[in-house]
Amino acid sequence: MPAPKVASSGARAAHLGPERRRPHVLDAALEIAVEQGLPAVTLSAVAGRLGVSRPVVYSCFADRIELLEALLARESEHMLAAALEALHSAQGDDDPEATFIAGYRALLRVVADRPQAWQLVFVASPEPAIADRFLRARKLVAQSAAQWLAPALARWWQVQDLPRKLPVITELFMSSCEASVRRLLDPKNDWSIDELGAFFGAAMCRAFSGA
Amino acid sequence: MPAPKVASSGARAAHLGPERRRPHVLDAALEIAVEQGLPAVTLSAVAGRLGVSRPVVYSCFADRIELLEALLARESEHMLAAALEALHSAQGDDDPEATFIAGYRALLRVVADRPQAWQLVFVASPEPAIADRFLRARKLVAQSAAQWLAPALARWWQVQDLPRKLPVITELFMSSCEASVRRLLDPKNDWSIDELGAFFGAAMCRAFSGA
DNA sequence: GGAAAATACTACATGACCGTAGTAAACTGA
DNA sequence: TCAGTTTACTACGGTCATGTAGTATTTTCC
Repeated sequence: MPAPKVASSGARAAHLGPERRRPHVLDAALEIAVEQGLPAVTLSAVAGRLGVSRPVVYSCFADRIELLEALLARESEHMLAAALEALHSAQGDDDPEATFIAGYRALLRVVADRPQAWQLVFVASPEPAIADRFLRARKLVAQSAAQWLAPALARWWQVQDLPRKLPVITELFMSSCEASVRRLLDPKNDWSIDELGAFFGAAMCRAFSGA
Repeated sequence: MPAPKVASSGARAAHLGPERRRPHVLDAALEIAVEQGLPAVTLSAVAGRLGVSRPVVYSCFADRIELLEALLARESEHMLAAALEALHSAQGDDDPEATFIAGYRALLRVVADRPQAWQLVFVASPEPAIADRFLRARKLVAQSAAQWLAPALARWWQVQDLPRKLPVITELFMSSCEASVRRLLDPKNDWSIDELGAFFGAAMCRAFSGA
């Protein structure tokens, strides 16, 4: 797919039609969101970046809210699938620490592959109109994490009163994931993915081992 | 100070003058920011909530950016002072776990006292114009945390290569604090401050003990 | 009580974004 | 080649927030 380059000079944009244009619109919206924040994702800005007039964008999405929802849906689905696969790849081992380390490493590799999506979803939403969508996306990730954590906690450390503790533990786990992601994406970071994964995996394994 | 109630009905607002009005403006701005997000903090909205016309707000702050900067400055200063005092109160003990637990409990008490300020600063900023101010505020808190962590890590656990690890450890620590705060402010939370403090203190103490 | 100063209000001009016509260009198939 | 369809562009009106003048009111101080 030879990136239908923007007709930045006078000429008309290619005749793609809504169906084929939609993914490009979402790409442009994501770029803007990451570079300048969600409020900057206006239809004008998206159209401008695509080298297209606003009505073209309107033919793809009814309004700004629909565009943002579609963007969030696409990115969070991709994220969730990748993260689940990452967690999955870390299963089946009987050494808790090794499993945790493998999990964090897999997570960080996924993030490194598509950092923009993570920046989008891990940033709390400013837009009231879609704030609940963001929270829902985050909740979905947390649920998958909880489903992965629960058996581990019960099996390795015989954690008591799991139903009550699980939400708190999950919150802490999610936060540690965010910390590792923030660290990885920090321009000043000089740790490799493997180093970061080893550090966070070992630390959180210890943290959970006495819960 | 008998809360100069808004003249919500026809009458004119009290003659306070810019100096005395400013704090009320910031209060209103904070409420709006917490309830509806930062983008909703427009001068119109603030003026409306105060029962005052927009030029009055302009007499207090030159423009919207100045208002937001002042708000962030006020809240983050208050936060930092309270958090430092909380950390301070947890010092002097020789038992690491007890110290960590006391620290988290003190933090959570501070948060419970003034939850709005925390919601403001712990939410990543959408506004590019003041995004760096938010990051700076967060950095300041992180620096104080690091200064508190460094001696603890060296003294209790003889952590090696501290200069390189400290940023990563601080990130993880900050995230765990955020997790505890989120948990405390979650409407579905049914843990007391002491319970949450004990859980997070013990867990993170274990996490750091092998760093 | 009355003039001067401080303060707040109404009204206006500007600019950004939104969403929707109506028009021009490009592709399609006979 | 030439209609018919699909697609994109230009242009408009509406709404909301900004920032600034000019005017009216309240307070202060003599």
